[in-house]
Amino acid sequence: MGLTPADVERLDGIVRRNRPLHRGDHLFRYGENFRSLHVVKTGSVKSYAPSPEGGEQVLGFHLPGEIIGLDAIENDVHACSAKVLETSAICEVPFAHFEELSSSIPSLQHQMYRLLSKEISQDTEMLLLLGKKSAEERLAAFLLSLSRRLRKRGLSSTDFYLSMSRHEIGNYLGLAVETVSRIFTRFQDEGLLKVDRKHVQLLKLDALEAIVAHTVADAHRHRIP
Amino acid sequence: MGLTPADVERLDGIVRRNRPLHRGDHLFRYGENFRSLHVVKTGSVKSYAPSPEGGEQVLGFHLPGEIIGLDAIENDVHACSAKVLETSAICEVPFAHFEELSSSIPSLQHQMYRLLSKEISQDTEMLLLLGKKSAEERLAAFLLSLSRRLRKRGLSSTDFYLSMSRHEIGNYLGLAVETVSRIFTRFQDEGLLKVDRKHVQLLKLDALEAIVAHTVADAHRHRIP
DNA sequence: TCTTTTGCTTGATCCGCATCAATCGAGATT
DNA sequence: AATCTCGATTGATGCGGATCAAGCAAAAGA
Repeated sequence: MGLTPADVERLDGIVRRNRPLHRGDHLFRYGENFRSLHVVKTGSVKSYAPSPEGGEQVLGFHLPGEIIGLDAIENDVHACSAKVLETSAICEVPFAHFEELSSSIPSLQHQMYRLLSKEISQDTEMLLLLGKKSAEERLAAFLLSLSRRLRKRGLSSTDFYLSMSRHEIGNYLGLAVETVSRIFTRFQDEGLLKVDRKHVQLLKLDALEAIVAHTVADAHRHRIP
Repeated sequence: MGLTPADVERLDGIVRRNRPLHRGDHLFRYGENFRSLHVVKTGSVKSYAPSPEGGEQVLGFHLPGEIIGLDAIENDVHACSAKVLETSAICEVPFAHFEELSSSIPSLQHQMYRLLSKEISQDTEMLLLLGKKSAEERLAAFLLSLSRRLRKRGLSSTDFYLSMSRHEIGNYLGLAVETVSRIFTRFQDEGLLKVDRKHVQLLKLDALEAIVAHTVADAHRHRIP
């Protein structure tokens, strides 16, 4: 990514490789001081914001290669909690060290700006999803998002296990558990995918893409008289 | 913000102050190359992503002091368009220059990281809004957001003009125009605010806050038997 | 001044999804 | 193997907000 081998080595020098975490372990909790960014090496992580009354809002799922904690830089305090969904290897990047390093390596700074910008773009896309899309469109988009992110990491993009529960998916997508379940079966009945418990096989990626692309404008489109 | 007067001067040196823009003028359009960040000095701007079929998704409204274009850093291409809603003064910060500068001024880099992080936090908050909140909660949150942002700039937080149409508000909040209109009248009937065309007066900020705070957990709360 | 246009409001109806309720099935516990 | 527990599924019902359809008032144009 435009870094010299020497730069990579310096970056590598500040990364802390902790022992693997297990299902339910927390990387950090809401309100704790922010010290490090976390990078998923293997496994998966869920981030969520506890609401005062005990409920929680799932903010995202993090797969290998993805970074957690970018929203905490602002106040040096975590605005959400993060817990691992399955046995996972997570690296830690002390942010103060990273900041020093990025000052002296312009291309590292550039990559960090891009990374933060990308996070913003993705959130924006998600806004679109939640603001205007139907339940079917949301679930299709969710599955395709997982698919793409797994593919980027060299994992199967059509055959994978969901490490999160239906409840968590529903919470994330702003849908009731029952709706998530119903749509899984509907998609299966239509031959778009196969699902058995947490195991999912996407059969017709293009059909799922078509469902997502079905914008509001489509729905409003009238036949010319 | 931790910058020395000399630093501020250097930053000031790269800022371009263009002549004022008028309602409907574009800062940039979807697909154009990204060169500069834009800062609203006075007036207001709407950013939106055109959907292929001609519809559009409003992504945000930008008030004085706010920065536009952070999502374009990633690919050097604008992922959305931005047009001014009323006569506005907009400054331009060439990003390449800014990046150089932030390399040599650590506290500027730090501020930039914080700024990007803040944008992420805000988007996250918005996700929560669109994912789980009712129409009333959305409009209340929208009005309070405007209120807070205006106050931060020393403008009236309870008496202001909406530079965007009901249609644009609805699009932004994922609501139909009719719903936006109905809720404005409902809020007025309940004495929470006064609204006349684009002129809004917030009368009971605390009551509006209470509406927003009404989380899912509240709605689900059961009496102990 | 009288139209035309555009944005907003109000009313009536409909539909998607939440909610409520029950059942089922896979692991875990004994 | 029997029971327990918890997540997932399926069905029935109801509500919030979208959609359809007028009406209205303020700018804009003639």
